[in-house]
Amino acid sequence: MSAEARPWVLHVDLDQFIAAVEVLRRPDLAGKPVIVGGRGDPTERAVVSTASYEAREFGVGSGMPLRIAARKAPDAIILPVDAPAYTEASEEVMATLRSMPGAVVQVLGWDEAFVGVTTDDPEAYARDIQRKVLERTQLHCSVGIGDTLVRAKNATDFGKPRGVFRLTADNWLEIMGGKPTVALWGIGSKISKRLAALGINTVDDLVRADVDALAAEFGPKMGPWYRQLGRGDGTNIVDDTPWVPRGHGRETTFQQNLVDRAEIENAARELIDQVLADVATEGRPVVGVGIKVRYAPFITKTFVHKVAKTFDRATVIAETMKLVDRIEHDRPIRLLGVRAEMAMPDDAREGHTPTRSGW
DNA sequence: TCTGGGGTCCTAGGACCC
DNA sequence: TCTGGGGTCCTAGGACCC
Repeated sequence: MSAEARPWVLHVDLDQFIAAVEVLRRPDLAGKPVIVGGRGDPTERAVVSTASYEAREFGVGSGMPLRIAARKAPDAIILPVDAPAYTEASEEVMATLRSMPGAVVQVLGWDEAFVGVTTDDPEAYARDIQRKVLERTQLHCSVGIGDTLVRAKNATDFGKPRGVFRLTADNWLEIMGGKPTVALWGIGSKISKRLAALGINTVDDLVRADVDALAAEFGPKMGPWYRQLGRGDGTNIVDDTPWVPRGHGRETTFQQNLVDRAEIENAARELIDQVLADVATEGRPVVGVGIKVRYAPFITKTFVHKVAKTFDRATVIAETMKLVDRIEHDRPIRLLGVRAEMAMPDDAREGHTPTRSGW
């Protein structure tokens, strides 16, 4: 039977992307447990960026402290993060996607993108994408097919690795209904716990939830938004408008917590100079600067302090030290960050640039 | 067992104005 | 003497994602 051509959303997600790029450079690592994270030193404070499937068998996963990962997989090869290499590989993948006939490509990160296309056979198109990407980059990917961005994104999980899976209004609840709300893209651990407190545990529960109750708990925008996520509804428009960064920041977790005031000031100075240099390349005016401090032992709470409208080095350093002094005396500092907000071009301010709420 | 670094967006509440 | 109600702008904080 032949279907009508209609618009589809495909979500393309590279399989174990970072580890796969490393294996391409070092074919001897193929089939071995490979972990990429930090500077590749498991004695340092760092987390796993990506683990190969072989390493995952040992229970190693993204976001896990490198130290723990090394203990779980003692024979794993641990490599440092090499961002430029992944950027290069990513650009090759995205160029491949853009070369597909009729494709509109919206990049979500190093290793994933939405592809919008009108076709009568989205599975065949997805297989074409997988073949082309493998041909040009030697990388494998999984593809989720959906009638909305949200459904396509969620579909990919069921296709991994190297597979294709379709989620539409027809099978969404059948497949997703029994899953916990945290499985949804946009609902994390905090929100899922607050939902559970309202008696909402599964996607089915969320779909049936009272929208006013959700609005009362999460606000007029996010409450209804969460229920919409539960249904998998939303836009099916893939937006290839080039991304305009809203800001740029740098942060460092210190290997040893800092207590000494002069050391803290030096660290702040370094971060500020880095951000200054980064932003200079960008060539857009800075309209605000923020500082972030995280205290030891591990205070999840971070203090973000908006300090200035312009990026004046002396002011930012002075404000950083004021912030450091303000909170609690002699508290060791684990993390320091500086972030600059940049002026948006006029057309972006007028809403021609993608936003998350545009889903 | 000890939790990175880079981002974006939303909300509550205070300040200020009329 | 007792002080409304609405609007806008800004900041701090929290949540999410890869």
